[in-house]
Amino acid sequence: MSFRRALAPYIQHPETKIKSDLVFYDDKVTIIRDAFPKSRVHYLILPRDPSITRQSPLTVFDGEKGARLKAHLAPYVTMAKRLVICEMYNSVWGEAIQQTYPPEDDPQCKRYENYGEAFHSLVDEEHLDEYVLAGFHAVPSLENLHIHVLTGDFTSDRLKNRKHYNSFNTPFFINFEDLPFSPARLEAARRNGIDYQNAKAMEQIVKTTDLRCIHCGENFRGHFAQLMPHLRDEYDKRFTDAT
Amino acid sequence: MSFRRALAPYIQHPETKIKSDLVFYDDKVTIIRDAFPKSRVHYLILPRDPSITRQSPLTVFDGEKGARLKAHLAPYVTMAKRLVICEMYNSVWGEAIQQTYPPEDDPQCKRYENYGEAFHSLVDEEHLDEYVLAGFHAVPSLENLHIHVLTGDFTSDRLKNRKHYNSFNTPFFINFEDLPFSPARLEAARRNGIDYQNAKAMEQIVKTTDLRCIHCGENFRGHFAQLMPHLRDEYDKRFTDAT
DNA sequence: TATTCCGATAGTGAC
DNA sequence: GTCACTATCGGAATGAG
Ligand SMILES: Nc1ncnc2c1ncn2[C@@H]1O[C@H](COP(=O)(O)O)[C@@H](O)[C@H]1O
Ligand SMILES: Nc1ncnc2c1ncn2[C@@H]1O[C@H](COP(=O)(O)O)[C@@H](O)[C@H]1O
Ligand SMILES: [Zn+2]
Ligand SMILES: [Zn+2]
Repeated sequence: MSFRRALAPYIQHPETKIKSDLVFYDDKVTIIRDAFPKSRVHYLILPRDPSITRQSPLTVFDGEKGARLKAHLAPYVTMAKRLVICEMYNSVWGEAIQQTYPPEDDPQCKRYENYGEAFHSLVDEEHLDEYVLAGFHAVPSLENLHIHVLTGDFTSDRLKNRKHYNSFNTPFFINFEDLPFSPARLEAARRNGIDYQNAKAMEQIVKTTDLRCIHCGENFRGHFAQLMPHLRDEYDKRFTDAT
Repeated sequence: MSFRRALAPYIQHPETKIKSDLVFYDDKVTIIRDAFPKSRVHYLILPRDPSITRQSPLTVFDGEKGARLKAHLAPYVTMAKRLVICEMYNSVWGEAIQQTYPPEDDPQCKRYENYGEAFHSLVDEEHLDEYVLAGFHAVPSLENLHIHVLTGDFTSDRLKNRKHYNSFNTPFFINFEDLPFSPARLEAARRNGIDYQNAKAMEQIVKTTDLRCIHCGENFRGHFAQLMPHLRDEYDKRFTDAT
């Protein structure tokens, strides 16, 4: 089987998969941990419907059918983001507070809003909601439609090259919320030199765009090996030193 | 002592240098074998006059004084080219004819024109005169003025990267005959995107110009490792297989 | 722009 | 300029009965 179908088993037979990889599944989606996480927490949401799993993220939300699909998926995106925030919360403040999230009796974060002041004040203070990304790669390599949901630290040792970083921090990354792209939106992007219809060109963006720290804007150009420790510093400054 | 002055001993004390490096010297010039030859035969002509050895090839032939200098050097360039042709001749056809050039009683090739029909017919047939280059690097790294005189095969194992090759096969290489550059010539070059006054820009040319076989025009882009065996094939096709 | 391996290319500092 | 070191870049294979 080609590497491009590596995610297929997760939508076909999620029940057979290892529990540690599997975050959640029902008849509509499977949510897994990315096997090569590019940040501290990195999930993939896989819609299971065979009729949409081979479609492009650029067109799958077009039309009325697409709008319904987006509406159906939105709650899963919300759930995944909440779970990612919880994992982040646990790893940063978990030890101090003797409590892990989500609570055992709410594995899908349905009562997320009621996790209490202690939880939400820290989440709000650190803007964790904006710290979590949810979206698609403009040109996916794995063919089963998947939404990346991940933290914005990019300090994972699986993040190994410029393409990895830029695939989440350039227009190559398309926020779930921004889809579908209207013709006007596509035309505006094209005027900006970004042609979403041109896969080769989108790949060039990821390969050639300067490495720029998303936190402070510092430009590391092609120096990936220098960006990595800097991103760890940024993370420590924000979540380790401060606490 | 800085590496930039590596050639200085050859003009200051040529008599102390190893005989195998030293091709010729008198009170005006020293001619040596390049210590890192970029072709099968590669000489350097070093004018010994201390008042010109630090000058730039781009300006040293300017004015009346420069014209006189060029006229004084021209015979040495001719000699060096003849000696290079002789070495080339020996290595290609020497074994067959039981004779090496220059003859022992003419080490400076003064009677070159009289080397006979056998010699000159082969030299002419193979256009060896055009095969030998004589000129300067636009931005030399070693500070004592030196003229490169070398064969056009570029098959040496000292030729190790793109800059080496391009430094002899782009406008970075300036033929002795073409100097001095008139203001009009400089302006024409500038219109062609080549600014000889801008050292950084000239270095970029050498670093970024596509690797193109000078014999057949094939473009190897950045693939130095593929150009090398091709140049050996070109050499064999012209000088080994044919004979 | 899947990962992994590997080799070629490119940038740096010292001399 | 060379040399040694490191990092970046670039292609090929990846499965299978
Ligand atoms: N076998 C696998 N299981 C889970 N995730 C994977 C696997 N192979 C690759 N991935 C991840 O899937 C994502 C696919 O990327 P893309 O197709 O560019 O959206 C990447 O983030 C990979 O790390
Ligand atoms: N110590 C040396 N003795 C003789 N030739 C040298 C020495 N060091 C470098 N070279 C050659 O001198 C030339 C200087 O190149 P450039 O300054 O670019 O014209 C190159 O071809 C080198 O191979
Ligand atoms: Zn930063
Ligand atoms: Zn060729």
